Amino acid sequence: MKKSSTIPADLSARIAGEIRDAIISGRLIVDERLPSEAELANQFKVSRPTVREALKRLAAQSLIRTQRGASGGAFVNRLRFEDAYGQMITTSTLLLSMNEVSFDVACEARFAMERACVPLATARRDAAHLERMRIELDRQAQPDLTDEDFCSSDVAFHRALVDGAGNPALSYQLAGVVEGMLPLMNMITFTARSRENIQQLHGEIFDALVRRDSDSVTNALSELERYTLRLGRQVIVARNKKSD
Amino acid sequence: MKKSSTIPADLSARIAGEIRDAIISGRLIVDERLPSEAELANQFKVSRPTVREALKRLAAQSLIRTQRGASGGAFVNRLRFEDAYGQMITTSTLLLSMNEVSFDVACEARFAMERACVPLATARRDAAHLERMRIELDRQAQPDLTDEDFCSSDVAFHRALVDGAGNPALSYQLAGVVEGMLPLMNMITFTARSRENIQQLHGEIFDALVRRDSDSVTNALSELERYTLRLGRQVIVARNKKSD
DNA sequence: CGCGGATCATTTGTCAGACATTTAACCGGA
DNA sequence: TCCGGTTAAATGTCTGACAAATGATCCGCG
Repeated sequence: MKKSSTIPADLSARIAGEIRDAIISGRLIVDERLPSEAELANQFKVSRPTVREALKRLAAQSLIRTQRGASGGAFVNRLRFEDAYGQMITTSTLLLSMNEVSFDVACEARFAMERACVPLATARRDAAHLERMRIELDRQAQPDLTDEDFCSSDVAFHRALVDGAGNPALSYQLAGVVEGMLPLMNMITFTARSRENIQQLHGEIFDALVRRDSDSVTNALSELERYTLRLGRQVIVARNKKSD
Repeated sequence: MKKSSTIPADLSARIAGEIRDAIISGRLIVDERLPSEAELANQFKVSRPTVREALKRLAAQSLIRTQRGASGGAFVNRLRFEDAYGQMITTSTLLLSMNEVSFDVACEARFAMERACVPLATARRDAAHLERMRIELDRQAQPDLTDEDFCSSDVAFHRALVDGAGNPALSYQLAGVVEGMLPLMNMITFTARSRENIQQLHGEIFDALVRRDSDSVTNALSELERYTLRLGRQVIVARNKKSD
């Protein structure tokens, strides 16, 4: 546990860092109440606004929650997966949309991780997962579905597949991929894609999952990866042509 | 893109949310300068400290950076993988250490994701990756290595394996697993583990990677998973006995 | 005319104090 | 005993001010 010794010129950043370290190292335990803002200001020899800025930084990371009123204050937050999902998705989306990650790289990462869920999902998927997937298959078959709705159904379908693995840590990790990357990939490919192709592959995945046939699910996913990759490249080529 | 319509009683949280939405939706582009704090305070009809709290929230997520002086201000940050690593690791660590994630679940998730990197790593690993792994293998063979150093070498070894896949998006996702979960798992098992066993499996992984033998790497990883799982359960049983 | 240094304006960082709002706990009366 | 008002503590917000950093500007000198 090294301390962050990197000249943090900012007082509020430094204070936030110290409290964060205390939480991570376990010196502050879950649901423990931090000293009041006034006390913290005294302890750190800074003003209350500075302390507040530090606390807001921690609140933005869901490390603490605050409560008003008597016996209120800042409490160490028990971090839940749901809290972390939002941040995960935001970060993944931004990384993809403004970093120099190519479509190919994102596609490869997404399907590699999705395939990692397959063996567990085939073993553990229950009726509820299959039902969720069936509902989305039906939605995707409706011809008057908007592109946006088709995309969100796509997300829900893959989400169900991932959740079928029955491992919350895996679901958390995949949240960034499925709900961050997948929508962006859809935004790129939706002009060129064939819903029929995608539906058919989704159908294969579903059927194989029903049969608990791990290899077939993996193959269908790989097929979907190849198709998505082809679409992405096609769109990018078209763009380059237009910009000539 | 729905707006967050969930009664965020907090002014600074609401303002941070609005700016965040603007960044994610692309209305604010990378390196664009936000209005000064005073202007933002006017626009949102709040005071400057409130605006500052909102900006600190965004800074905590690396969405903006600030600069002092004339022509300074808050700028939309180009999110880099390195910036996101830290948060990813913090979050993974906390999720594991204070949430109700069992050792088994964490172990399963970690190895599932690590195996997902294997096909790519066997295809793309270069001399530098192998060299990094060889160095760590040598370190791990030193009998006078402290437990802490052995653990950090373990992390570096698996890190090299993951990076061998040559996919930054995958490396980013795995950072949370390898640098967050692995150390915690080591903290649990280090009392019971046999370095010889681990070294041997690491050796198998390395050799198979040299031969570009994907299946053997996967098998060795699965073997390591079984061993780790056994250790974890053993430690937990021992704990329960002691607490009787 | 060119250039270097002093000055200035702008912007974030920090502080002090005040008031508003929320909430739990306390206390007194029916 | 229970109910309701009062009170105190804590966060949320505002005002105003000064410090510090930093780029731009201007002036004087060679």
